Amino acid sequence: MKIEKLIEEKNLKLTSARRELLEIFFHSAKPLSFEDVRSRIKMDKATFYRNVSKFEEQAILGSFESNDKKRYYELNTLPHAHFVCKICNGVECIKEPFSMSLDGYVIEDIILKGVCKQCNK
Amino acid sequence: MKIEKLIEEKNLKLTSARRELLEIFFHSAKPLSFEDVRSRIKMDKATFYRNVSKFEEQAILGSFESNDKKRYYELNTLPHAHFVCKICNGVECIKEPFSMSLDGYVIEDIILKGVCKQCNK
DNA sequence: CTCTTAATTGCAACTTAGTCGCAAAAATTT
DNA sequence: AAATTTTTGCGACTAAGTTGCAATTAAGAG
Repeated sequence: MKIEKLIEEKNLKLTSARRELLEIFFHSAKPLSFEDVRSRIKMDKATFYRNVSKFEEQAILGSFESNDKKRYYELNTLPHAHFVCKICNGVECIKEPFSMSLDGYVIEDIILKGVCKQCNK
Repeated sequence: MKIEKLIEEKNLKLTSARRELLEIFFHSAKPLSFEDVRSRIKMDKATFYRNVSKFEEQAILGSFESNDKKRYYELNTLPHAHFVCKICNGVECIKEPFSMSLDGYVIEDIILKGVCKQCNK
């Protein structure tokens, strides 16, 4: 299965915490915070944060800080922008690819802030 | 002077804390966190946060959360993007105007994350 | 399969940005 | 100048995230 292979490739040990975490990220369409994960499975926050940091070091996950003082994590797939709603604090992935460049800078992520579709009605 | 006029217009009371705060924001080229302001003047954090919130309500200031868990504030001028460096955590304003739109969404701010000019050398 | 070793987990204590209640101080109204 | 209202500053508090440490678990060697 892909989780086992991924962990193997990165020379990490496969623990149940890691399997559960990756399982969740593989099945989520949005970036998730600790709270989001916590609402799905029981996991100590130290375990969560230590594992997601390790996954980030290994480029399995990426993350960004949202508007609500929480950090959101997701699988490192193709580069794409994120939208953060200032009303509901919801976080979404924007599928349409972005192109933006700036001399001398490396742009790795784009976060758009404003009002999402739902809250705009 | 413009600070007095601005405060007047927004029906706020002009206190020395507010004058000092606005003075700093008027002379800064970058968004500032409480720590940044604190390094320039002595001010209680409750006073800082209560005033910047009030200024935000009155659309005098705008703010965003950076990568370092700190919130950065700046005068509400023309819409422009911000760049946040993941190496030095520096925050900069991008002068070039952006144009990006997304059906059904209101985009109010754009934050680019990556590596800044300095750290890229 | 069992032993050994090294990594991981879970808990509690801690850190840090930001918030809140309240009494003292400063502004504005009368 | 007195009365009323708002703001300030302090300390206590909150919530996300980090760290130290003892107990547990994974994985390789025999």
